[in-house]
Amino acid sequence: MTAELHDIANARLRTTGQRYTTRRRALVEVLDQADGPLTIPQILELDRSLAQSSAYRNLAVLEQADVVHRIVTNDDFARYELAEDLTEHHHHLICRTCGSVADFTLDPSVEGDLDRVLADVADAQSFRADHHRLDLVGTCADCR
Amino acid sequence: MTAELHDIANARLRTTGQRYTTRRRALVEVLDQADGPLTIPQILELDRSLAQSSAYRNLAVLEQADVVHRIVTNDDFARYELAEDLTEHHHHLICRTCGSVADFTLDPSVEGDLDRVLADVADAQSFRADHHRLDLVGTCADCR
DNA sequence: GTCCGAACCGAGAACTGTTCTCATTTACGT
DNA sequence: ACGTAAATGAGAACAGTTCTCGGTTCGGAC
Repeated sequence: MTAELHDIANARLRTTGQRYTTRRRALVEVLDQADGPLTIPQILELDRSLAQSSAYRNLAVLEQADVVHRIVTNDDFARYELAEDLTEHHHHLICRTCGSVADFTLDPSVEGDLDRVLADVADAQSFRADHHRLDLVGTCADCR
Repeated sequence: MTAELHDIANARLRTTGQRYTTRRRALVEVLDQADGPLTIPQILELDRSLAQSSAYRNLAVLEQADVVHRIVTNDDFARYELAEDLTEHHHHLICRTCGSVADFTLDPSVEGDLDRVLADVADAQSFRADHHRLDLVGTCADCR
């Protein structure tokens, strides 16, 4: 399961002429173990062997290879998570107080309905839709 | 209609002990005329009389008074739009190529369904939901 | 195995969107 | 009008992110 993840990451990097190095593997590992997107400070704390500048660079490389996905909230830091096709389609609970971001999923039938409606919207506006993004903004359990 | 908008903006600023000045009114005016959230450079270009530092400050003030809403995408600049209760509930088409953001609305019945499902999710996670945010990410008509 | 070139690495400098400072101006309340 | 508190704008400061560059590591060729 995790081995497969690394195989895919490796393959995707190779196609762009880049290597799946120890540092990059470490990043993927940290993100795989998290239950929500992480900021750079969080990542660096979870794996003290990572250098900040390299983490930024490698996450950019991994993003370009479609292994990780970068999201940006109103928080100070950007956040990184594994690409959706390496995990599963999900959405985010965003806490306005502490900035934390947690994952949640929706019933597949609801997702299906949503996709259909959004496809119509995109069509009507000559917009080529790639994916949708649904966030729930409020206050997390810890901050209530 | 627009007069009412200014009245509301005025009232909301007063309650926080602040004035609805010419500059702040100008910001609201620019945002009201736009058909999507605007970046600071866009705002400054639409009204050359505005100073950058004041625009940032005043938009922050207006945001605190719930007159404008700040959104942040993967683009370099944050974007500002009027608060939803001053316009209407809507979502965003985000172009990954040029970064532009346009508004779109969903059928009320779909919105209702969505709200209901999301309320359940929030409940299950002890999350106090404030509002939801739905973006469609892809390529706009101009960039296709 | 070892050589070579290309990719990678980390520390710190540089960059850039945003916020802060402060001297000046404006505007409200009396 | 007048005094005081808030607002303004130019530029400095700040902070997250990106870039630079000398040194290191990796992978293929022989």
